[in-house]
Amino acid sequence: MGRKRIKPGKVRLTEVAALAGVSPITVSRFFRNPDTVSAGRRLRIESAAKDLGYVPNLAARALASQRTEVIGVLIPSLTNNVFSDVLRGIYDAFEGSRYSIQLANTRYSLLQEERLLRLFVMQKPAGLIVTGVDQTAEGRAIVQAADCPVVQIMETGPEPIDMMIGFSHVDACYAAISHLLAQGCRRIGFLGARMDPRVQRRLQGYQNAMKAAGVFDPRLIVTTAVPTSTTIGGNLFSDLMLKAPDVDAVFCANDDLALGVLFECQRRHIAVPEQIAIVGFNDMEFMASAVPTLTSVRTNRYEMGLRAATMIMDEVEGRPVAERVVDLGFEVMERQSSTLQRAAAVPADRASGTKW
Amino acid sequence: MGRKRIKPGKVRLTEVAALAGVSPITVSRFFRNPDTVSAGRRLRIESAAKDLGYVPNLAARALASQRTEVIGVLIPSLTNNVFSDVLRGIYDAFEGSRYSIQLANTRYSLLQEERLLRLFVMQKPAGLIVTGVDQTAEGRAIVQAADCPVVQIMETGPEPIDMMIGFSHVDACYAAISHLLAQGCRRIGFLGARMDPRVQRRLQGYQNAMKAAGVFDPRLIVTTAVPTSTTIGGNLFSDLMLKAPDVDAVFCANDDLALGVLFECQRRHIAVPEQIAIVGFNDMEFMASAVPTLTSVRTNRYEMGLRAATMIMDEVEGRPVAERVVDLGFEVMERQSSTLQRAAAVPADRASGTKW
DNA sequence: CAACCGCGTGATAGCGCTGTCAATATCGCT
DNA sequence: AGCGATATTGACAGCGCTATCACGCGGTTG
Repeated sequence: MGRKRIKPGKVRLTEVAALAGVSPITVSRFFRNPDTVSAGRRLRIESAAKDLGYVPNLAARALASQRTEVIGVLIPSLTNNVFSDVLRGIYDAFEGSRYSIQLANTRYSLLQEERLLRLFVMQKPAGLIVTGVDQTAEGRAIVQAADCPVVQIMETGPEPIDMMIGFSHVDACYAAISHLLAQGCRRIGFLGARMDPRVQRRLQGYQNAMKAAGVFDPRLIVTTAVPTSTTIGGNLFSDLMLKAPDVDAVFCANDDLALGVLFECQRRHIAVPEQIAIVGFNDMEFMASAVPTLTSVRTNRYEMGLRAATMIMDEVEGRPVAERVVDLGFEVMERQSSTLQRAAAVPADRASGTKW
Repeated sequence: MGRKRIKPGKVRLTEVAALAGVSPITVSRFFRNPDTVSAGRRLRIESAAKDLGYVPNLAARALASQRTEVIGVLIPSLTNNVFSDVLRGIYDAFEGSRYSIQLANTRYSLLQEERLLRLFVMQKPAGLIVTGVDQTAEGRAIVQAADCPVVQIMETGPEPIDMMIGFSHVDACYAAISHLLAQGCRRIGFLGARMDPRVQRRLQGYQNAMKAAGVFDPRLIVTTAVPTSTTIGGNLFSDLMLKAPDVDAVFCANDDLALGVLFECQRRHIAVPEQIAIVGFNDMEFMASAVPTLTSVRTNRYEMGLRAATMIMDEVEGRPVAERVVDLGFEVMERQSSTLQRAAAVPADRASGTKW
């Protein structure tokens, strides 16, 4: 026959109900929505629960109600601090709500992502936040099966799974390169690490801008599959100097690389921006305090996380979400590292700090 | 009476069992431990599950088995990239295992920590990883009630809740200051931000070392409750220069501050290390590539996360954990920013890169 | 004054899975 | 062949909670 009898010390809804002199279902209602219970019983239940040290069993709740209050979040890297800002936004938004977050790390692998999505779906999450737009067909199918609100973050693109919030990496990089061109730079190098889909799209933006200006040269592109770091930034710059000693500017696909380039320039006694201009991407906090201050493309990562989370909650709780695809834009933060005295050969139609 | 009849499309263990021609419990066994099922049935079940698109229901599993495979992780900040290394270790260790991680953010608030612990306990986690040793009595009680392995990380201290892995922040800072003293520095400033418990202990180590050398001066200490950042590093250094213009070295409670100090020195044309030596804490990646390279105290954060996770798994799976309290030590990475030509007045008994 | 509504409450019947123990099949060995 | 030991399988009874429907009650409506 069945299992061992009930442990004596265990406190269930039933025990609380008995002590409070109400039915278990009323206690259940009290915990989910206190307002639906009359004031008198509310007090009795409250004190009974406290006396017994009652702790709701989430598994039982999830099984009976066929849903959970877990939000699954999938990001490709924990090391890349770009994501920590997004996460902060997400965590801040869910702060104090009844939802809890389950964070998983795809390591930039689509297969890993599939595996994790499958795992999430088993938990019947209330919502899902995934990074990027490059899910496999299988991955999309799994998400669809979850039958819950989904937000894709970090970039915008066609065919959202459900909702989407981000910006165009192609346009953002195009704008950064345009700024350098406007400063009179012509031999603009591109440094990229990891080369994940979003960095690829930045490279695309670079190519578009360089070709449009008629100054594209593949030798100016130096990339590596290795994850980004300050050291790698210095190394890539050294490689670039070998391939194209005449560079007058460097666009770095992210800020760590830019900092590495700055250090390498200091090491080589190359004047920034006089001899070489530097532009980064993401506008990390340190960019504005470096010497010289470093130009970067600001992306609204915190807001992205915050709004993604809000979109999920609105959708779950039945509030209509007006904008299901949000482009947060970006801003080229022009600083000393790319501000040149020399006459701009390209019209400087993109003024300082232009919002796109 | 009860609820609506079963949805027709739903795939449960029972459906898979029927199609495979076995009993539900056998299917259950197959999913938890395929080896306990004979090869013939294994194949039949596998194909049946695939045909039906069966997805196990984790809530039901958790309810029936009275446990989950969720590991709760509590960290105080998502922005402070000290934790991203620890997290990477944790995620790497659980990678491919059956456990999944639930990460929560206490924001350096003990009350918040309590709330989150309470939330975790409702899920009956398989294990818990918490940051620091300063839980409230209430918090400790909640954790104890969870009745699962617990590892405290980031520092060592007396009275572990269960297991513990970290290092002594007092000793680590003491060693860093000793290094500066050995270089002949006497007016050593202390810069600290956020001032969480671990930074407080670093300050303690600083005071111990300075007093032991007879050179303690409270005017050399500049701190703020604001979270750490490069900009704050510059600001704190400026404050320090006002309070004590004769400083010959700065110890920064973390590396962001140190970078900010370096930039501020560049701005003020103060030679590092000739006029002022700089030492940071944590040994972030960029410290070794700065110009000059920056001395820091390396802490083994990745290993800490990895081993904390391993300890949890060992404990859960019944493998005895030999070392329940692990001191990972630290290493003073002596670099250009604190290496002085001038004669050392204090015996340099702590050679370069000494492991403690 | 009957019909109707909405609120607060309760009884019932599962949600989908697994722990426990029993039953059966298989095997090695004397 | 006979025996116990071992592997494999199954029956049963919940795990603790909530969806659903039913009911009683006071007040509103035509």
